[in-house]
Amino acid sequence: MARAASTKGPTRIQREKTEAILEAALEVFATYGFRGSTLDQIAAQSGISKPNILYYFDGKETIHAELLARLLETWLEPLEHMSDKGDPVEEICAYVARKLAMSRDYPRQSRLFANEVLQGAPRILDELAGPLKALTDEKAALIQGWIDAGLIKAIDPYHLIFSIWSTTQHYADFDVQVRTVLADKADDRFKKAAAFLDTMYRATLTP
Amino acid sequence: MARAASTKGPTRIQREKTEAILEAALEVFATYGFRGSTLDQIAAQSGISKPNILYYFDGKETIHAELLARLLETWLEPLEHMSDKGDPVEEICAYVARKLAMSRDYPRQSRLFANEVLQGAPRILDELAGPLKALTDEKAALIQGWIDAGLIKAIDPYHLIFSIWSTTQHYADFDVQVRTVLADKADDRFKKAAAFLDTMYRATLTP
DNA sequence: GTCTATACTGTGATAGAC
DNA sequence: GTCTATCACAGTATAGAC
Repeated sequence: MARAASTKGPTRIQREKTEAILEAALEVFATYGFRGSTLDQIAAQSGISKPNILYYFDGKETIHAELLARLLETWLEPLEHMSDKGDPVEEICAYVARKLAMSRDYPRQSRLFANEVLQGAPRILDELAGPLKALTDEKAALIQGWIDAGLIKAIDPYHLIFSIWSTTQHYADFDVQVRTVLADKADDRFKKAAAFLDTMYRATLTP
Repeated sequence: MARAASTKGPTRIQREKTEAILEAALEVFATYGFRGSTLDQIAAQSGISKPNILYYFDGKETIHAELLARLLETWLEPLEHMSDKGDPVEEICAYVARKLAMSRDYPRQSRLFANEVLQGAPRILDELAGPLKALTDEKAALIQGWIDAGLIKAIDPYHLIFSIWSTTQHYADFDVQVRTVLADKADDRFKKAAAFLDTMYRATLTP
């Protein structure tokens, strides 16, 4: 099989085709979810024939799994960067800004994740219960420490994190709605959102 | 056709079957989205045979449309209730509480809506551009009036509304994730969420 | 009026021949 | 690598039983 690399590693063609397939699959899966997506769509989107896609990947499920695996690598990164080194309010606001930037720059990844969780997370539940929960617990404890030290106001750390996830991802997942409601004022929505969220979280956190 | 009611209106059986189909369809569509759902699933979920379902509804699309129409009736109601009669901060916090209660009591409706918007809102875009935008514009103007009168802090009314939508709906749409992360602490998540959101929006709005 | 049986048609995923 | 066959299943239509 093609993906079982020889000692020389994957060829240029293998890499290019694999990436093209994953790129197209991200587009399709992010829009229609796993069950609503078809290999035909991925074939049309990528310009690679359906049998040829199956030459590189074992099947629809495998492509989806590969996308989710890559997603989670980068998905947790912004939260991981929140550290106990700097000022608490600045650390949290910087996290908000990074997360919002991800919604702006990688909206398809956000929708892929949203589709998966919305549909019950059948193919990603282990990742939520493992790495995601562990990281959230760790950062919630960090926030609780700041509260105990009187550095930020006393709020529930978990629900603070949930609110950051929801408010920032909203601009990717519900982009159609946001743009429709804002209409002609939609162009600078990410700039306006950044300003609003910064204001809100500073007001919420500053003691 | 069955749904063209006679002068006596729909029979008891017609009403019961129609409701049973819609109830099952809500469950299925909310979980898998439109394209990911099948009539077979709705048939299995409702215990009504596929041909019998098609006796009551013209097709898959018609069932979905009926659900969306019913959804939008109740979906905008909490925001409509926000009025200029009471104290601004209380009005907005009451809206947040009502919206969160809807996520708790009608999570499937929230997911149905989320699936539709996430996938580009192809069957609901007119409703977003029409009634939803009109209502949002109206309430944003109301909030702006409060700001101009110095009754609440100066924030962007639209992005305030977006944040309320996202934070409250998060508890329905991402329920699996919320419960997984909270694990054994998940039972009182709506109570804790209500307290957190009330705190956050009071801090954000109170001048 | 209500419901079932059955069949038709298109499409999707996959396997194997070339 | 491509092309074609296969097999399952989805959505729909119709005939007719109750």
